[in-house]
Amino acid sequence: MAYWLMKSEPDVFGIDHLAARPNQTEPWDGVRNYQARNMMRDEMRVGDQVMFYHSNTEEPGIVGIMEVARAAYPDPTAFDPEAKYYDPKSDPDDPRWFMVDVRYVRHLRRNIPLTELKQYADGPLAGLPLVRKGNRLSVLPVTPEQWDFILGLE
DNA sequence: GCCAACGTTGGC
DNA sequence: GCCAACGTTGGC
Repeated sequence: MAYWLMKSEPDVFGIDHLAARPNQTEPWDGVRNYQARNMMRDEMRVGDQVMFYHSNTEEPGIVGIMEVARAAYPDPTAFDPEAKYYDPKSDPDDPRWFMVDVRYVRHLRRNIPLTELKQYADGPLAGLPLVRKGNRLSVLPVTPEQWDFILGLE
């Protein structure tokens, strides 16, 4: 089993939205970055654990845990001209964009803000893309050691 | 709202 | 294949 972190803007879709969904499960659609797609499509497995990160908000940080509920399948919003993430170059016969389904596991007992995580950028969290300046990747791998360390901050 | 960092596009 | 222009992300 592998560990991941995925970002979302809580004003658009936050962890409380996920927890309120039927089966507490939701397709993680709209990823339009090749590196993020490749990880979802090629590496994510059902049961993988994922940290839910709130970006573009008052206090960005990790707020909870979810898990992969369904492995990668084509993202239908890419085919829908009405959808925000429509991509006319994604051919239904050869889809360009993929998504996984995620299921809510739990909130953290407290949110762990990015500012706090950055304190360990040269130590236990060295190599975690999240704490590197200018990182924009919305799906990123977390090592077991990083995972345990972060949850130890909870 | 600003802007640095980064990814993508498209002309050449 | 290069790289300038552009659009987006996301912290602050």
